Order: sequence, then C-alpha cells, then structure tokens
Amino acid sequence: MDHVFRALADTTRRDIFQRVIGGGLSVSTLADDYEMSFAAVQKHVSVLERAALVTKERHGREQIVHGNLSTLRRAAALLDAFEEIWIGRATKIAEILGEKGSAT
Amino acid sequence: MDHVFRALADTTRRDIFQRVIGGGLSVSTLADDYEMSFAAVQKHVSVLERAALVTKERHGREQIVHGNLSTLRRAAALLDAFEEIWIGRATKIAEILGEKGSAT
DNA sequence: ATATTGTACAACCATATGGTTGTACATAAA
DNA sequence: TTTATGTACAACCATATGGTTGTACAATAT
Repeated sequence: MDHVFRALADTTRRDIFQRVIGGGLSVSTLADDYEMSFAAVQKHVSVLERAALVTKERHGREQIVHGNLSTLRRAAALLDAFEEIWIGRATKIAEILGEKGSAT
Repeated sequence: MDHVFRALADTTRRDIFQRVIGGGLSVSTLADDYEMSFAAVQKHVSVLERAALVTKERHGREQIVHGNLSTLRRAAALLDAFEEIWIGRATKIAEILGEKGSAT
C-alpha cells in the first residue's frame, strides 16, 4: 500500500494512470504529452508498475501500458474503511447522546 | 492531492490517521505506541497536518490531533473518478461489441 | 543496408523523506 | 518552588525521489 499511495502522490503519475486506465497506451505515446524527458516518463511508469497500478505488455517494439483496476480498488477500499471508522464513531456518539425518537 | 497521497504512503501515518479519525488523541498518546522517537511521530503528524488530513487543537499543554474527514473524502472521490473512467471504457467496449438482448 | 523509432539502463545531481539527538519552554503536578 | 510532562524546533545523517544526459540495442521503415 505504501507503494500504491506513493505512486499516486504525483500529478504526472496520476495523469498517466488516468490515461491508461481509459485504454492501453505505449510509453512513447504517453511521453509525447509531457515536457520532461522520455526517461523521466519511463521512470514514472516504472513507479506505477512497482505499485501494480499498471502493467506493461510488449507488442513489437512498443511497450503498451495498461491500468490495473484491482489495485486501484484495494486503495479505494482502504479509504472507505477509514470512513467506516468515522461512521462507527458517529454512531457511537449518537448512541451516547441518546436515541430520541429511535425505535431501538 | 500530492500531499494527501504522500501522507497516506506510510504505514505509521495511516495508522495514526486511523486512530485519530476514531476520535481525537494527543501527540504523546499517539507516540507512546510506536518504537520511534517522539520527534519522529511529531513529524508524521506534521505531514498529515500539511495534507489537511488532520488538525491539531491545543488543550492545556496537550495538542489533540483530530482526523479531517473532508480531505479523506476528496481523496476517495479521486479514486472513484478513476474507476468511473474504467466503467466508461467498459461501457464503450460493450457498445462496440454490440448490445445483444439490450433494448437500446 | 541504413536510418529511425521505441525502449532500457546507468551515472549523476538537487532536493525531499524518515529517522536520530539535543535544546528550549510552557503547563501541570509534587 | 521544584519536578515532571507535553510540545516545538534545529541540526544532522542515510536513503529515496524526480529530474537530467548519454549509451546501447532491438524492431521497424526507407
């Protein structure tokens, strides 16, 4: 999870991820749209890959980058779990304050 | 957003966040449960604070750390937006494949 | 056969991160 | 008043990050 959130903690990488989750794109196609060097984009893709947010599939001389939805969902689930804790607390507070009008 | 995801990209910080979203805790109370120094925990809290994931409220000589749900929700919404893009793509693929049995 | 394209990888640099220890100071307890 | 507690902050260190340039090589065009 450290790797996943770290990978998402960069605007360029979130942009790359957003683009490839909409459909696979080659590394050079991705790189064309950023001001930085090709190698820099390559590194960003590698960070996303290490986090399992994307996978690469070789096709001839091109390397196609695909988004990995399952890892995204694991991250989203974690954030939801945090919110659940909050809801749990809110429920407890409601219980403590006394459930006026409640059927419990 | 960079700050938010970066703040979440550390196990200790996610643990701190989880604890304080369940109810405010002082920095020293938090620090007691980790092997690292008090100053290190202080820094972690500061990273969470910079990301607006937590706020600090002084109470006597103690500093109470509270979780900030709205920032959490903004992050969760971003991840959901990525999934929406995927769903959009899946819908398009379904359209391309031809909607057998569909009423459209 | 030669040139171009797409990728990989290493070396290098500046800055950020995650940890430490030490000092200082205000608040609370003895 | 003296002592203990809770926090703040600076200085320092090792390692990671985000960028660069340069080199190498396989696949595709010309």
